[in-house]
Amino acid sequence: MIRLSKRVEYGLIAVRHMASNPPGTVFTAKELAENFDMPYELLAKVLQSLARGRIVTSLQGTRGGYALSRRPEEISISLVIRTIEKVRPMIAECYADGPDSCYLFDNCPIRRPLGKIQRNINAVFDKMTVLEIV
Amino acid sequence: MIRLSKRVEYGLIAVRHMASNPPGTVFTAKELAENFDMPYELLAKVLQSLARGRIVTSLQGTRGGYALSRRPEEISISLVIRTIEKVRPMIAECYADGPDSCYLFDNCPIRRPLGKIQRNINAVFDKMTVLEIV
DNA sequence: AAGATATAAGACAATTTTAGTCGTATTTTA
DNA sequence: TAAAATACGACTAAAATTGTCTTATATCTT
Repeated sequence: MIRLSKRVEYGLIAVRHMASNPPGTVFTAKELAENFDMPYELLAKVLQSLARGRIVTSLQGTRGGYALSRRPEEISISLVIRTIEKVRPMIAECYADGPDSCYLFDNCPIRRPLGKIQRNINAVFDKMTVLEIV
Repeated sequence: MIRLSKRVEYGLIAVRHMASNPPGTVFTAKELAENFDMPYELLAKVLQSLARGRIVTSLQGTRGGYALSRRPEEISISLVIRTIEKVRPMIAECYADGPDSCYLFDNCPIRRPLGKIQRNINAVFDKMTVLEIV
C-alpha cells in the first residue's frame, strides 16, 4: 500500500496550521489536537519528533508549546515525512533498509526499475514545501 | 508508510519475467515461484488477479500456466498495481475511499495539497510501462 | 477412463505494522 | 509551590499484510 501514516497526516496538519499563523506563534499540543480532532497523546509524540528534527521549537513549562522554527518555504514535505518516520518514504524494503533486508537484492529483477520510480517519487515530496500547503 | 506490498512486488517480478521472454511463452506459477523464491500460493493468487484483470491469460490443466496477454509497452506499472490491489495507489484514505472515510474531509486542511501530490505520484506510476523494466 | 498437473478461490492463521493509551518525570511560569 | 506544559518509555489494541491450507475444476496424456 502506498499510504501516508496517520502520524505523518497529523504532523502535516499541525505544521500547516503553524505556518498559516504569524511566525513564532506558539501552539500547545492540546489546542492543536482539539482544533483538528487528533488524538492528543499521539500528536504530542509527533510534535516531539518534529522538535528533535528542529522543524519546530518546543517550549516547556506553563505557556509552553511549539512554534515553527524555520520558514515554511524551507520545510519540504519530504523533510516532514522523514523526520516523523525516521526514514525516507521508500517504496521497497531494499531501498529503505539496504541489501541485507532482501534475500534477492543482486538477483532482484525489479530493483533498478523501482529505483527509478523511487527517485521520481522522492522528487515529488522534495519539491513541495509547507509554504505551498498553507 | 509508502511501500509497495509484497503482492505487488511478486506481480511485477512475474510480469517482468514474462515480458523478457518471447511473446506467448507460458509459465506456471510453480516455476515462477521457484525461480525467484516467492511463496507459491501467494504468487498464484497474484497471478489469478492479473488474469482477472486481463494482464495475463491463464491456461488451465496440464501444460497450463500464464502468459502475458498484452504487449509490455501497453502495461503501465500503475495498471499492475491497481489490478493487484484493486485500488489506485493512494496516499490518503479520503482519496482512496471517498468523503465518508474521513471525519474531516471538507474541514481537512491538507486535503487539497495532498491531492496535488497524489496526481504527481499517479503520473510516476502511469508513465512507466513494463517495457521499461525488462 | 484414469491419473497427473495445473489454475481458481475461499477460509484461516501468523506476523508485522500502525494507532492509540497510560504513567511518570521534568521544565517553566505565575 | 501549584499548575500547565513537554519528554519519553512501556504497553495494548487494532488493522493490514503475508502466508498457508483445503477443495474444486479444467485439461492434457496415456
